[in-house]
Amino acid sequence: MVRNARGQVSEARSRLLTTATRLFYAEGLHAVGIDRIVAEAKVTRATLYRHFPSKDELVVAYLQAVAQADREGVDTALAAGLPAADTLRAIASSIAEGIRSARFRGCAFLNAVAEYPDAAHPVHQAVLAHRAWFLRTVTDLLADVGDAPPELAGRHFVLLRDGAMSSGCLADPAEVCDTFLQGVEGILRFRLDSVSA
Amino acid sequence: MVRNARGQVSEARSRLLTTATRLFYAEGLHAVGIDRIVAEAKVTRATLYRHFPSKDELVVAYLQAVAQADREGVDTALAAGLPAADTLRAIASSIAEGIRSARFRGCAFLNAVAEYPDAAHPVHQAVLAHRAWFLRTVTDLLADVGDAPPELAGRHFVLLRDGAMSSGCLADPAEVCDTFLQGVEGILRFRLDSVSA
DNA sequence: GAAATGAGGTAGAACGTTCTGTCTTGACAG
DNA sequence: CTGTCAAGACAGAACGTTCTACCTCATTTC
Repeated sequence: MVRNARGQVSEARSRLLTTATRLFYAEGLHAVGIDRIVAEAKVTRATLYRHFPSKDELVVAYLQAVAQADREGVDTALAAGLPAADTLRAIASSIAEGIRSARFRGCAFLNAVAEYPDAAHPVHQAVLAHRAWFLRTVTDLLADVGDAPPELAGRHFVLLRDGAMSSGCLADPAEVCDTFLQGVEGILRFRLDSVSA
Repeated sequence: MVRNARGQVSEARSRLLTTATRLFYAEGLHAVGIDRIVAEAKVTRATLYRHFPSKDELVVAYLQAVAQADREGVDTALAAGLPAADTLRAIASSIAEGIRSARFRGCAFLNAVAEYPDAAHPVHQAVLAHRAWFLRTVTDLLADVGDAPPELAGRHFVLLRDGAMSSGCLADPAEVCDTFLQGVEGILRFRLDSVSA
């Protein structure tokens, strides 16, 4: 959270980012223009450009805000100190909950990449960074589930996650979640059943 | 393939659609403007609007062209007359091949939905139609693999497909393909191993 | 065979709107 | 005084769509 010289969070900036986050996620990055964000956040263009030098940087800030929320969610699950398998179940459950929520519109990161396919673009880079964190986190947890190497399982988990996130608003969310959670359970069971006693 | 009154394929229209397909897929729907398509297809705007009444319709035509290619690929696999499990493996293999190809840029349909999230929009509708076909096709094949009901397996297959297609250019394609194909193999094996002898 | 017709295309301009980013002036709070 | 914000205008570019005048070619009609 950016603070000004006096340690306060700028109210206007906060409102801008919240509004942009909502609109970008609901309607798309290119589909929402600066005018719209400014009007709905009730700030001026000067204020917007004071805080975000360009639209691209606002988009990156949006993705970083979503990433931060994701990381906090996972940190909460980790802090519960459950066994790794249960932590993974909690993470998966949280993903499923998001899919079933009323405002679900897919994965902000996958959606962003669809609109910014150039790998060198800062938006695309922000997505890659967040995904690297997620894969690593999941893989580390899976290392504590069974004793096989965790890399394939980690990728498998992420594959299921990506599939569920990308299709959750293109099919019945309940079915997508069910399929996803069963897939995760299959991964966990497979690893636990393969444990060398 | 649209033909004119004399049964000939309009060269300009064909060039337009091919160019639009390439650009839209590589760079995004909103990111590529009419000017760009016209310039690269070497036709005029009047020609473009003669054949496609609006940009939206050009986008829909692009998606339908991709859908047609997908369907032909699956029809080819079906026509080989292999057992259902092998047909599914062939379909999965073909998907993996696409992911590993140089021009891979994700799933045209998932990408399109990211840019057109309004479910009532014709673009979004074209995506839903194609996906319904794919789910049905895969589910029908899975009905011939083992004797359990095929719906969950069908959704699982599609989930893996979606995950692989959406992440294939965000990670190492070879690893994504490997994970995907192993996931598919897991589905098939699970169904065959569950067969009541 | 010549003329007419229809389909499809070109060149290029114009239209109205929207886009992103910049700037000036003034007000307010601490 | 400093920092932040508002109001509003501006610039220039880009966007998607429409239009005019003319051309070529193949087919049809007389």
